[in-house]
Amino acid sequence: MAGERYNPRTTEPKWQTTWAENRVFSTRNDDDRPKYYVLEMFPYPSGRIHMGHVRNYTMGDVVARYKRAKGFAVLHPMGWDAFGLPAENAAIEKKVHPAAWTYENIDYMRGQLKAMGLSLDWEREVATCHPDYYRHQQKMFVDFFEAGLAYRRTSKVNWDPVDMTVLANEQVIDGRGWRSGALVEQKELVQWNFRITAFSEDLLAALDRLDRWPDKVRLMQRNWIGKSQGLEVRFELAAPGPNGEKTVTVFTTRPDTLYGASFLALSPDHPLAKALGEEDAALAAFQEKCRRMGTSVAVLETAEKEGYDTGLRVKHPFVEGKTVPLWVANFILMDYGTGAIFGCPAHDQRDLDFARKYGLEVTPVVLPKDADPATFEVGDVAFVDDGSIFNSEFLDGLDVDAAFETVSKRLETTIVDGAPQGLRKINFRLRDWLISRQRYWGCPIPMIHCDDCGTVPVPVDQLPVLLPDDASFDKPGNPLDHHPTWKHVACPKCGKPARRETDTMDTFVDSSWYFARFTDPWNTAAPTTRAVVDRWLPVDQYIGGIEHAILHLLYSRFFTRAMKATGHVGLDEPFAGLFTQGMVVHETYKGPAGQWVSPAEIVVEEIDGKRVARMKDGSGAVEIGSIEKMSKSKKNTVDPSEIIATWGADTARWFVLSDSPPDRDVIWTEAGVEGAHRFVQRVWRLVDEGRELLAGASRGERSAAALTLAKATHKTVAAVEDDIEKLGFNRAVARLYEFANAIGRVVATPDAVKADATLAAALGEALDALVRMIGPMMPHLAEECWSALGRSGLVADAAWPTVDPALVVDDTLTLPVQVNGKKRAELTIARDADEAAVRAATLALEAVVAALDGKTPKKVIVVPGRIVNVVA
RNA sequence: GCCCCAGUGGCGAAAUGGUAGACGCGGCAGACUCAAAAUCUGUUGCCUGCGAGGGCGUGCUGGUUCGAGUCCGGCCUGGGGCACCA
Repeated sequence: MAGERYNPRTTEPKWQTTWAENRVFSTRNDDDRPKYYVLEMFPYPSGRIHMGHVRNYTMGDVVARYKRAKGFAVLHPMGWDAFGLPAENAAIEKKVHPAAWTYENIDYMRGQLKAMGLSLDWEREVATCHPDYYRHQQKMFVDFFEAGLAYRRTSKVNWDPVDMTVLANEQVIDGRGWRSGALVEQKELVQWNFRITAFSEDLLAALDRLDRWPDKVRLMQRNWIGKSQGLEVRFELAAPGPNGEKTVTVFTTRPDTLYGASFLALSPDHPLAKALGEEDAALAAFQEKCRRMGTSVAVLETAEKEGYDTGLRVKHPFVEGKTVPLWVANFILMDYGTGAIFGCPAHDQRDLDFARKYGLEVTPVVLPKDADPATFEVGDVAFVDDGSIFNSEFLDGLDVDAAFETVSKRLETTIVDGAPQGLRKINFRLRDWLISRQRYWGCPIPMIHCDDCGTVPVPVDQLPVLLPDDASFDKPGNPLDHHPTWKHVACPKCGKPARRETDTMDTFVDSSWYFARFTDPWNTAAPTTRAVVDRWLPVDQYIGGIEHAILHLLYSRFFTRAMKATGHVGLDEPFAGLFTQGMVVHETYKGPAGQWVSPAEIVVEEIDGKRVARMKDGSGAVEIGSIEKMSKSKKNTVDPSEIIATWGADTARWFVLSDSPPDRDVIWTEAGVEGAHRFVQRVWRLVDEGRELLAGASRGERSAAALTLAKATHKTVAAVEDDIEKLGFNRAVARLYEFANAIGRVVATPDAVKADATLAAALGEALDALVRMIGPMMPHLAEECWSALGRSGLVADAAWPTVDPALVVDDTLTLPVQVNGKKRAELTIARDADEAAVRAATLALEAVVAALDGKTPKKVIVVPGRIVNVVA
């Protein structure tokens, strides 16, 4: 058998079958070893897995298999985030039913994942589009409704007036519907929301305790929740508004700059703005224009700042007789604060841009340190930092914080129109979670609207509310709404004819509790089984894309709290450890007709040193676009099945682990896959050749060569262990390359091994450790090697190698020696040498003497075990 | 526009404030071979020098420090998120 190449095509399916037949990765809920829950973000069943999945699931699998080897009861499940827009698009474009399309995709992708050799417990698989899953979600919706955590309110949507449908933000391109090309309008609908803001303070405070989350994610969430302390200020209108309004309330975090106020601005949706619009055709036209921008904040805030002067004026709270104009402006959001602001152009960039455009006054009131009040001016850059207040009468000389206090106190005690003019307020940027979607392929919201009884939950014994199979997708609008019979039901309270809610839930709801469902997916009576879910949760290591840093993770944190409030779990935080992998990015390509085309459809050539692309089918030139995250919509994806078919899963796994640091983006390129495969073959060869040399092995006083190899083994195990614990897979891979090189040097001298029984023993130990260490990364190869070494059982069940601490430290170490911060020499000295000895040895070095050139060193800095720096 | 992150050889990258470039890919040279593939060995940041060596170098710029890729300020470029893509 010796000398044969390792053949993944036959070996990988063999071990996958062995694992499955022996249910090696089936996790028992009554396993009483310490638990470890590893979870990767489950995929949307788009049709095929992509390299991002390969990267994500390989990382999770390394952790899962490593923790198994460390003796934990590991839970490592997989499922499908199966509701969503693409299925409905497929229904419209390809005339396939969303369910058929989705389940077909799931079957195909399950096969792809199985070919990767992941240590997943497939017995726990769930699909969120299956009634066995969503019935429990409906139950929880009802529980949330009854707990006051779900409610209806009016919100705006992107409305396509031609397709008569609500558009997602990504379906609005340059203000037009992606299919119809019609100008998108804002439309107000009464929709369901989850009261995430009930937990604003707690979601913020608890971030401090998530110490195994990346700082950047916690910071992003902190900013998203956006707690700010400010003041609501009621400005008096100089003359009453159309409905007798006497004041306008603004929220500000900078009351200290009130003397710099040069205008007030209302959101186009502000009640006063709406009232004014009814009497002023020009204002109404302006508001209409704002409504055509769609609902996306990114679009609103990047749009040219525009405003409309209502002609009304408001009184300055402190300056007797001074009034400022009241504008309506397109960049004021109705959802934040009170939907109205006062503009202080000198100290806010947006206000400044607006003021410059419309020629409004710019009065600086905060003076930068060291600036001269007589000459300080604000040009095109607002001054937003701390300073001392000036131009502000009773506030002059105060710093920003003190002025905030002084203004607040004064306005709190000033009575305007029967109420205090100022009110301190803690404001959150976080808004309630709008979950209503006017779509078919989602979890039906289990509510019934009755003319007499109002909005009534579907009784629990009537759940699930199933989606009708016979929906039609060729008509505009929501298929559930225009289905001939589905929505007509009897009111559960009074029995009279009533209507089902036809909205379905945001798919983020589906993914906000799947981690809990995995703990006992067999429970048909309830979403969770408390004893089980409370044992497994929180997820010890959650791994997924950074693109989910805010929404998915924040929604899941909310949902867990809401589940706790309704008795479904016993904890607040679902994910104790979080790792956000970088994305797999790829060039994008646009075909001759301007359409996105996939890398598989094109050929890239180098002509005169320039990369040029064209369509494979000869239909024309292809424009090479920017490198972007792989996405279905941009078609810049690569099919991993091809890689696996050619090189094997272990090669693909090894490649995605070794290529880049896991939290950084990786640009997919096929270069390097061959290198990974060479290492697969190299490991096999080392084991294959090495095992022939182990016959005479015996332990005892190690020869020098044996000691060198043994030290390499134990140092490598210690380092790889440390790297995997920190998810530094690329470093672990580098260590294993070095280790393989060390083993290779020994295997290359078979006569020396045969003549040295302790070296043979060290070689045996090294090969054993190598196989155990590659087990989590290249599990099929590891099993084959394990078997070739004559070991019984599976390496998947074997323990992680133990480290002998005595073999990890060396007796001597080599310190770099710097003179004035520049490296001039090296000093090799006993590990336990004290500082005086190191200093003496350093100053005796020839290179140091030469560099000092007779001068006496000012000081010698000795950092134990690290460096010596001689300062001359 | 706002929030967050990243930038190091030809390429992917490594480096608790302590020898910048470990490890891999690619390249070059050599060994083995009739030859090729595979494999193995050596070499490979830039400039300079016959050489020992010396100088420069982590996007740009300024600072803190005995010492900065790492910390701080200001920029540039690229990426992620912005609430209906998932």
